[in-house]
Amino acid sequence: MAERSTAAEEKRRVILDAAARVFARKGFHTSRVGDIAEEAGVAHGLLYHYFASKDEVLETIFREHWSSLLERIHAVESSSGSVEERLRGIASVMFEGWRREPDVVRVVVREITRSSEVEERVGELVKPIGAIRRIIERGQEEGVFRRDLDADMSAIVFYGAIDELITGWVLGRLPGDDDAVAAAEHHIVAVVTSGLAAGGQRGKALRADVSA
Amino acid sequence: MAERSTAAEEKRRVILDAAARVFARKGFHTSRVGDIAEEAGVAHGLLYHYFASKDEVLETIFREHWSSLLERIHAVESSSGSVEERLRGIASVMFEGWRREPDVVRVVVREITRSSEVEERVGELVKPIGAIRRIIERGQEEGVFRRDLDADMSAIVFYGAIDELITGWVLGRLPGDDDAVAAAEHHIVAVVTSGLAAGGQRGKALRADVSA
Amino acid sequence: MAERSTAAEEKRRVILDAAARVFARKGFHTSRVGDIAEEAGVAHGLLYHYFASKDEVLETIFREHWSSLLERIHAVESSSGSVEERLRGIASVMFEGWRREPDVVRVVVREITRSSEVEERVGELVKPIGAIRRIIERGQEEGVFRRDLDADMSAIVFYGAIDELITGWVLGRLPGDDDAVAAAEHHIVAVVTSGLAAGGQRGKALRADVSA
Amino acid sequence: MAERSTAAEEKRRVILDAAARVFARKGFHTSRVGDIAEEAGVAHGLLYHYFASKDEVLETIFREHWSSLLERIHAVESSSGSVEERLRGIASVMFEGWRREPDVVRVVVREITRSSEVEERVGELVKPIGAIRRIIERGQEEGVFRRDLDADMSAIVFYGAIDELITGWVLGRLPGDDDAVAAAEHHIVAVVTSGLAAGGQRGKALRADVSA
DNA sequence: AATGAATGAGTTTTCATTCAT
DNA sequence: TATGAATGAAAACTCATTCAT
Repeated sequence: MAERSTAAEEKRRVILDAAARVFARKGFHTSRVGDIAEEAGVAHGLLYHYFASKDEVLETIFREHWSSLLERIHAVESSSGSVEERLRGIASVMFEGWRREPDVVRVVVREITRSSEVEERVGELVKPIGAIRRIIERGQEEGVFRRDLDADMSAIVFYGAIDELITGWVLGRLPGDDDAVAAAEHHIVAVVTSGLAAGGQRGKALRADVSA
Repeated sequence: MAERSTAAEEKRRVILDAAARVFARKGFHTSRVGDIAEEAGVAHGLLYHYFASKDEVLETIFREHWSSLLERIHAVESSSGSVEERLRGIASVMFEGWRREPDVVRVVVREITRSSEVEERVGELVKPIGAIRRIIERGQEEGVFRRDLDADMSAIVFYGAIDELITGWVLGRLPGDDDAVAAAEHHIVAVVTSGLAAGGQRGKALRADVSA
Repeated sequence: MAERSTAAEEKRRVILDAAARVFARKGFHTSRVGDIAEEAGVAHGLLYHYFASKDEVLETIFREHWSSLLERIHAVESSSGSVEERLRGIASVMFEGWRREPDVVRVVVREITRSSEVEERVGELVKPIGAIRRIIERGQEEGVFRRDLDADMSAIVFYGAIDELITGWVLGRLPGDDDAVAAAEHHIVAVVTSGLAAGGQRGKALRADVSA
Repeated sequence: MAERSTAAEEKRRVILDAAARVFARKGFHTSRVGDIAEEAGVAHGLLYHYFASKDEVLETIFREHWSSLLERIHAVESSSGSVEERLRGIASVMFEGWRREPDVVRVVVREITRSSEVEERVGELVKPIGAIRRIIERGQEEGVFRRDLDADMSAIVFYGAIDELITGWVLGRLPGDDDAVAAAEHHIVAVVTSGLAAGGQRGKALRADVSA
């Protein structure tokens, strides 16, 4: 019976993965249930044994990815590193999702605002941004980050940068190999913390000098 | 006859504006042609007098907005201000689009990857990012911006931040009033140029110190 | 006022001729009212000043051609030539229609069974066949034609041969130039009266010999 | 599984037969997909399970009928009978189609020029006429048929006569019962081979006289 | 579990016809 | 007369979902 349920679980996974690939390729609305079934190598009727509807398939992909993402984000948030390390950790978590399950990320990125009810998802989106905001606020409290800038808006900037990089990879506009992802991780934190200004670069050095 | 053609132009506009509102409200795929017609107060058949298809309506909205946006972006790019002023100008142009035609921006932001063939649009997306990249490169040449960071990636970060702010307004997650928009404009340039680091804020001062 | 009405008549003709060309090219159902108007160089609304409907246009083309055709067929029927000459006359009348107004003939041939009510037209079709039948019956009475064959069926054979030849020209399967048409005229009468049998050819010669 | 596929085949047939009846009754353009479905006793969506479009249904009817017709025509062509017998065989094959599947023949006859691209069909029409032409040419070579008449044109006359008789039955202008069809078969060959001329009837006798 | 035939609501699109100008 | 914008009925086609096997 456990074996049974495992076999069923596997078939469910097969359909889910197939759906992620198809949605990633054609978008949710343009994908037909038959496309998913074909990609999964099953009859389209079978999909309704495992899911109530096409919508539920998207919801499931979204939920599974999103919850594990949030978990890892919260782990980073409550880790003991410096605020800078923690920001890098957030980017790392999100980029890692991309490297491991590019199709799923592609779908989540592209369909986030469309997956049935926008409002529900908006609440969800707030979560990673909230984590980023809290890290930044902590940084401000610690005196590491400037206090004249709104933490929420800064969090949006950081998250937006991550999102755009992933979108770049998703759309194939940007090379998304491991090296590029690692570079992006470094880059995004560097820009957001120290800024582009030539002085910002020196900022670190100066502090380093001081510590020396 | 000129009167006639003007009246026709106006009706075309009425339909286009109605479509923008409807698409903004329900998304492209969920909007029916009849919804657009109803919103415009015309029979649905009339839509086909002015446009070849529902798709063409979206394309038209997209094209009209995008081309005027690009024009203004290029004007900023070739203006005489400092690189920092020009970056602020880019953000200003994009935010202004939001304030003036929120529905259109909403549609463009949400449906960009759907507006027909992703590939074509990707090429389009490169354009504003390219303008930003060139401004940053100029900044690097002038010694105002650090040279150890890739200009292209930095441009993506900047553009992504803008995009996420607009998305925040679009989805109602963020207050989008005039003050908030003005603050965002200041904010985004501050973060990207000087960074969040407490030292970054004093970037200019530091340089002044050094030169002293 | 007469001038007015003449100008109106001309415009009506222009539309009718345009319609014949368009119907001939694309078939009745596949032709749009706009196609006819475009071909005629007028706005499509004008068509409704001269005709009640698209159907009426076809009816008019049909009626005009058909009535003049029937007139000429009846003239041939009541002429004083031999039965053979009269059969040739019938073929000549129909082929002449083709040479003079190929578009109209094409339409009549292709749409005859479809022009609104089939039943009405069937009655019409009987007319030329009836004329042919009467000529053949006369031939049988005169002893020129064999009596063991049903006159009505023979008339159908003769008419069908004419129809198929015109169809061949209409569909471009057969050269339809003046020489070909003249040859066809000779041919069809030869086959139907004397037959293909080698003896049939001699039949004429024999009779000729006898009369000599 | 074989049972399944057979059931599917049968349903396909049901739809095809229903379509033939509907097209025969109302014509292709005037028939709605819903009419076919209703006639077949299925939901209209099912039609698209078996055929790509309404057009494809017509194409299929046409192709199925036409290919079996051509097969039988070619069998007659290469049979060992006299040329006269073979001409009678051709007529017989075509008339038999009418007796067995009047609806299908009705559709093929009425919609032949519409079944998609005229050009393609013209090529098809040439085939039976070509077979007839070859039989006539053989007759000319054998000295059974006169050589002063063009074989191709004679074939058109013969085919046109057949076509018109079928059309007469299709349109209900002519009784189409078994006896009438048998009579027509005899009739058409008699006219085309021996002609209507009173002398033609004696063609054989005349030749006998001469040889005597 | 699995299949795929069957359903039918829903959508886009077409186009003959009307009508204000 | 003439135009072409405006209408809306009608039709083809799609596809998520159901269900008999």
